[in-house]
Amino acid sequence: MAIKPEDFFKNVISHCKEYGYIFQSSEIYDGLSAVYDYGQNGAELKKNIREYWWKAMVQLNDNIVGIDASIFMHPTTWKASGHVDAFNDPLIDNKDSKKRYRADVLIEEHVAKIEDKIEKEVDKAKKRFEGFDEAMFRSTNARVLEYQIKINDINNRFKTALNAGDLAEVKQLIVDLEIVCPVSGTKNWTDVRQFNLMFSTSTGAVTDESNIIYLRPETAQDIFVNYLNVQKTGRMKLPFGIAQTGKAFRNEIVARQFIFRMREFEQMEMQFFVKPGTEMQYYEEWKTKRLNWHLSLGLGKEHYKFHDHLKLAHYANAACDIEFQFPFGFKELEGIHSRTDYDLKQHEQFSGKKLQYFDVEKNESYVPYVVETSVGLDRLFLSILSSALKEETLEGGDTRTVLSLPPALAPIKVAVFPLVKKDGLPELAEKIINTLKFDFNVTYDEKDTVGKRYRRQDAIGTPYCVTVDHQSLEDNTVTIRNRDTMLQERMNITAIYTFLEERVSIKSLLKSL
RNA sequence: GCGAAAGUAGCUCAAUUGGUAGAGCUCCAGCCUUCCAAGCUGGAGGUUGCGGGUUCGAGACCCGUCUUUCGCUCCA
Repeated sequence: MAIKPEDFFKNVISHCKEYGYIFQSSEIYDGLSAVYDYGQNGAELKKNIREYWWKAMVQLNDNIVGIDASIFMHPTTWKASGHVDAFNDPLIDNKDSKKRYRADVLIEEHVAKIEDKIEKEVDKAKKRFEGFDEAMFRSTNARVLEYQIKINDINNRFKTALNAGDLAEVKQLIVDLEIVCPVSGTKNWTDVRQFNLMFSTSTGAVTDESNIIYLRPETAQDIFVNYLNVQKTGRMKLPFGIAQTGKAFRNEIVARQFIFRMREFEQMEMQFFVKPGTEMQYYEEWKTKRLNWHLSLGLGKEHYKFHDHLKLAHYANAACDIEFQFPFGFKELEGIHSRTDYDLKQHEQFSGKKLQYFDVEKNESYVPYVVETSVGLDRLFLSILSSALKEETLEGGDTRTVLSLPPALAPIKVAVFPLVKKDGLPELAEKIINTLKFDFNVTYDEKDTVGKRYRRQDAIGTPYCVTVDHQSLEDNTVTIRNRDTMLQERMNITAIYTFLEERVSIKSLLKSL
C-alpha cells in the first residue's frame, strides 16, 4: 500500500497540527504566508534538537565556545557582507514565458538597440561620403539626433522613476517602449517589483534613511564581528570555533514547502577559525563529524548524501551540502563551507579595525581562514518528524499511527497510567510521576481504556509508557511499554529512573557519538 | 510571481439542478472495564477562510482577496 509522497507530506503537515507540533502563524487571521509557530510538543522537540546540537558542539569540543548575539546589527555589517548590494533589483515577469527579468536590464537592452541604429547610420554615411566628419554627422544628422533624443528621454525617465522609487513608472516605461519578452515575444508583463532579501525596520522614534536597521539574514556575521572579542577574552588559540543558534530572517520571493523555507527561521552555526593553508583538512574533518552527528539520530543512512558545490560563491574555496531525503526529495539540510578569510577581511576593511591573530609559533599576525557548518534547525526538525511518522499495520489488521522520534528528542519521555482510575492506582501513579518529573518530561492520563492511551502517546512520539496495576500495590512493580516494539516488561518502580536515563536522555545520545 | 488544485466542527469528509449545514472520529462530564484505539448515557463545538455581487433564497453560481499543496521560477 504505497502512499504518494505528496499525500504523505500532507499527512505530516496535518499530523503536526493535530498533535500540537506546528501551527500556522496567526491562523485565526487566515495565517501569514510562510510563517509557522511551534506548539506545545513542537517547542519541546525543537528545544531538544537544539540542545543536542549545542552540547555536541560546545560541550564535547574544548576548543569551541558558544555565543548568543543580537538580531539587530550595525547596518554597515551588511554592506561588508555583501547583502545590501546583492539583492536590490527591480524585477518584472513575463506572464506568457514565465521568465523573470531585471527591469533595468530590459530597458538598458532597449537603449542599446537604439544605439546600434545610430551606429548603422554612421557606418552608412561613412561609406557614402569622402572625408567624413563623424562628430559633425552625429551632432547634425536628423535621424541620429532623433535617436539620441529618444535615448536621453528614456534614460531620464528611468533615472527619475528609479530615484523616486516609482515602480509603476518603470513598468509604464517598459510598456511605452513596447519592449517584448525575448522568449515569448509578448508584452504581457506583470508589475515591476523591488525585491530585497532583508527585512528592515528603524531604530529611534523618527523614521528616516539614517536609522534603517536590518533583521539579520544569517547568523554568521554576528560571529565574525565578535571574533576578536571571543578570541581575546577566551584566550582562544587556533584552531577554535564559535557556535551560535538563533533566528534569521529572509524575505523569500517564494517561501514554500511548510517549514522547509520560512521567512523567519532558526540557524545553528559554527565558524571554525584555522591557520591559512590548513582549511581543507578541517573542511574534510567537519564534513565527517557533521554527517556522523546526523547519522546518530538513527533516521537511516540512506536518507543522507553530500552534494558538492561546483559553482562556488565568491567567498568560498570549497563548499558542500549535506542533503536529506525529505518527502519532496533530497534537499539541503546543512551547509559546510570553507569561507577563506573573505568575511574577516571585509569587516577589517569596513570597520578599519584589525581582525588578526598573532601566531606565536610563526611570530606573525594574519587573518584566520574560516570553515563554517550551518544547519537549519527547522529543516532538521522536519527531517526528524517526517521520517518518524509511520502508519503501521498490526497483526489482526489494525493500524496505528506512531511517531518514532529518537527517544532522547521526544517532547514527552514517559507517560504514567493507572490501569483503572480507582482502587488507589491513580495515587500510586502520581507518586511515580513525582519521582521522575525533575529529570524527565512526564505526562499522566487516566481517560479511556489503556490501549487507547497507548495509541495517543504513540501519535505524539512518547517512547515509554508506565502502567500501574493492582499487582503494583502489592509488590511495587509496574509494566513499562516500548513505543516501537509495543512490548512490555515488568520492573520495580525504583528501576524506572535508570532504565529511562539510559534510553531517553540527551546524555545517552551524546555518548553514542 | 505565473499556472493548476483545494479551503465546510479540533481531524477526515458529506450535503440532488441553488431550498432549514450533517456524520464518524476527537474533546468534555459520567457509567462500565484487570494491558493495546471500536461498550453505554449525556454534552460542547460551524456567520461553510474573508469581503462583495447575482437571487425570493448561496456551502454551491460570479468577482475580488487570504491561506495551503503541486508544477514552473527564485534561492549571493
